[in-house]
Parts: sequence; structure tokens; C-alpha cells
Amino acid sequence: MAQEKKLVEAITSMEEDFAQWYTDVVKKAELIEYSSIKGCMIIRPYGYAIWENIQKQLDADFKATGVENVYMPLFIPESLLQKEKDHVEGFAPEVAWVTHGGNEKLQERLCVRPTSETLFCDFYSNIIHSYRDLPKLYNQWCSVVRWEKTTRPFLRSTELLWQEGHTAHATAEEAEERTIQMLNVYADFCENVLAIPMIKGKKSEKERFAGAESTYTIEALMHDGKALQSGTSHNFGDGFARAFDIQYTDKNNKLQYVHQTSWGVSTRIIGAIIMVHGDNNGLVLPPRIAPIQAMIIPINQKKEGVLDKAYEIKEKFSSYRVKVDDSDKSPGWKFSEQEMRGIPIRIEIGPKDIEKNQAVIVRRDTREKIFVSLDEIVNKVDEILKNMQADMLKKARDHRDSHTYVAKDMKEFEHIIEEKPGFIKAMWCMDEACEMEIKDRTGATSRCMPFEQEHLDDNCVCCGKPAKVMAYWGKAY
RNA sequence: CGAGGUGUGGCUCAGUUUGGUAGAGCGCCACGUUAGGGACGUGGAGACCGCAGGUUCAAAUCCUGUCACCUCGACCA
Repeated sequence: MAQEKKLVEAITSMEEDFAQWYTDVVKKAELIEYSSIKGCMIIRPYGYAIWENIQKQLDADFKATGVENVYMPLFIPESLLQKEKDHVEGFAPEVAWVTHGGNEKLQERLCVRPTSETLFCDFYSNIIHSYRDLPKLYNQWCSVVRWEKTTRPFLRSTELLWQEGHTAHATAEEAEERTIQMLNVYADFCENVLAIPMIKGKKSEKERFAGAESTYTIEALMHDGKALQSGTSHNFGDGFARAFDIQYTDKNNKLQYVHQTSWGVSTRIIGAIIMVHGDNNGLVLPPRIAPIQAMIIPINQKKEGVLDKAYEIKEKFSSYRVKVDDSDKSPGWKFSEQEMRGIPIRIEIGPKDIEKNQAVIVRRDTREKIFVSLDEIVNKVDEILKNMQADMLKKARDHRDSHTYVAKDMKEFEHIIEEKPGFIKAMWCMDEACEMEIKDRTGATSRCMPFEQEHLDDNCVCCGKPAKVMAYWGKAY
């Protein structure tokens, strides 16, 4: 990486300033434009196309498990938000309030939804009466607003696009099953489509969602060694049902509370794609999510026949997302542009190639140049896209694994945090005091208690008392 | 919300110390020549210097206030 020749001067190198690198990539790849409202970004066509691909594939995954889409209101009356105590306390500091309609002051303030649990609960309390009405498996694609103090494109914005699934079940077991099922849907999607390996696990009490009985998470490691919570799935038990009075009559004619779940991923996941796969020349998109999978770049396109050949090649790729860059820029410009935007494959076609009935294919991630006969180009591109998808996941996994450390006492823990950014695996007594102390001393938070447990030691990394669990720790976005 | 920093054509910045009425590079537009890693020439458009007051004959420059953005903390998905 360090000795790699830097071709795009417009992007600050990661090693120099990771935060600036991120901002440069986001801007130069034309994913977003800053708007005049703090924390609200304009998602440009290329950035939105990535989100649309995420939506398309995740939505199909949800529906395959029986989920249906709905749409809930943007506003929540204050009284409704107040119904579940923990929930309000968790979200009240960061909600935006509507106080006036036109010039009239409202009788009751409305909050712009920071999340829609309360709306779904209110809705469910009206439509669920019998065990025959269960389960309810609803999801909505929408945006929510959280008045954040510090914001960054995709990672933390005031308004964010996401999906929130909300389900209601007859039994606790069924709710727990659904919670884990959706977490797996997310993790599989991230690995298979986004080429981002995830640590699946349970959040500590402290990190748990406001109002939830348990929160599960998928955690990814970014290139700079910081962790990113990339999706969550919550089991609410019957807490919300009791607060909102969501009851049904069971087979024995007894009144029961429903058990609920909610789960979401947001545009934040785009931040993960950038920070896991990107390099000093810009974005690198996994082929399965890339809005453009291959860009055909004609060389000397004014020369007769070159552009025609480029379009002719494009025609061969009807089932792929392929474009021709026929703009009036120089080839070098187009190369840089293709790299900044993370387009997985570049197909160069010029007079010399046409003579030999070939094209030059260049992989975005490895920059490998491959000369291929035009007769075999579709198969070759297909093969490269598949390899690239697999290689990117492997590379990300290797990076994560080589940046995951074990700490057995606080001295080790502090040393690792100082010297080697990444995940730290450490045993924990599950006492919140230790969690707080670790945060105070190192800045690291508990990321999750992974499903895949390991016994590293008998004692808690912090207090030395008997440990109950192995947890992942790290500095997080 | 605390500490520090920055606001000047679309972008990056010079000019501010010592007030005299705004400059460069890139980008943009037109024409021509080019074309295998951000091409070149010629011509052109584009800024009431973040905003609001104040001092002064005169303010990008000095004073007061305010807003926005960035970095680092605290808080949070």
C-alpha cells in the first residue's frame, strides 16, 4: 500500500489522515453533496444507486422470510412517544419537535420519528385481537431524524435512510427466533453481497436499545481499526406490549401480551463499504452492489470505429451493469474517474486492441491488467467479477483477523489500544462498572458478546474476578 | 456541550500583521489541436471577501456580535 503509486491526487491518503480520506472519497466518488442543513446530506445518483441495490436485495431477503412492507407516519404525538419509559429516555434528547402547524401552535407537540416502535405498537394494539392475527411481520423503508451533535456523511447524519422491521409474535420463543433470524439475514447479506465479514453477537446491557430486552448486533472492523455497528436486531419481549396494551386472546380464551422484535440497517452500511474496501485511489465496490459493474473506456475514441466497437462490446453485456464512458475527457481522466468511483472492472478498447480483436480488462481491487479476446470477454468479465467478490471478502476478513487481538489484563488492553487499532477480545465479568472503567481508561466500548465464544482466561480483564463471557471491544464510530 | 482551527469566484488557497475598493491555480464555456494513466493552445464568463452592526473620507483587512464548517473530546445507530 505504502509504495503503491498514487494516481489520484485529489484524494488524501489513508495513512496521512483517515477522516479526510473518507470525506474525499465520499465527495470525489460523487456519493453525496453537503446540504445547507447541518447533518443532512444530499445523496447523489451514484450514492443513491448503491442504496437502491442494497434495498432491492435486502427487501427480497426480508420477503423470503414472510415480511411485508408498510408505511407509517412521519410524526409521532408526544403522548405516544411517552408510553414506554426507557424508550423515551433513550430518544428524547435527540428528537426534533414540530410545534406549529402554519401559524397555529399545536395542542400537542409532534416529534419527527427517530424510530417507529411507538407507531407500530399503537397500530398493533388496534389490529391484533386473536392468536389468529399473529404473527405480524412488517417492515418499512423510510427515513428517520435524530438530532446528533456531531455528524458525518453516512456514518452519523441527522436524517438517515433505513429500513425498520417490526414484528409481533404469540410467544417469547418465536420472537427470539425472529430476532436471530433477521440478524442472520443481515450478516449473510453483508458477507455475500457487500463482502464485509461481521461479528454477530449480543450487546451489553449498557449498549442495549432503549426499551429492548436484548439487542443483537453485527459489528464490522473498518480499515483504520475502528469498529462500526452495522445493523441491529432487538427482542422486546412483552415490554412494549404491556406499555401499549397489545393483547390477544389465545386458543384457551386467555388474554396474552404479544412479544415483539425490531431490526434495522441504515445508509450507514454504505460508510462501511467505503471504509472496509476503499483504497488511496478511492472507492472499491464489491461487484454485487456496484451500480456500474464495468466501465468501457474507448481509447482514441475520435478514430473511426473505436466508439462503435465500444458500444458493440457493451451490447454483449445485457445481463450486467455495464456502461461506456464516451465523454470528451482524456483516457487518463476516465481511468481515474472509474477508480475513484470504485467501478469493479474497466474495459479498455483502442485501435491496437481492435486490430487484435482483444480488449484490456483492469480489476479495480488489484489493478491487474488482463488481455482478453473479444470472443471470450463476457465469460472472462463474469469470472473476474466473481473472483473479485470473493477476494474482497477474503481480504476484508484477513484484515479483520490480523487486527483482532487478545488482552488478558488492563495493561495489555491499554497497550493494544495505544499501539494497534482493531478489535480486542477479552474476558469480562459482565459488570457494568468494568465496562465503564475500560471506556474511561482506553476509550474502547464493548462491541458485543459474540455467539462464537472462546475461553481465553478465567478472569475478567478489568477487575480480575471470575469472568462470565468473552466480549469484543474496540473504539467505535 | 467543552477545547482548538477555518470562512475570499464551483474547488484549493494568496491578500488581513501595516485599511486605499480583489488575485492565482484548478474547474466551467467556445473554438482548434490532441488521445494506452487526470493533454495543450487561444479567447471568455464567474466574487458586493459567511452574515449583521460599528470605527473611518475609505474595511476582505480594525472592533463587537452572530452563524456555519473542520479536528479532538463528551453524547449517540
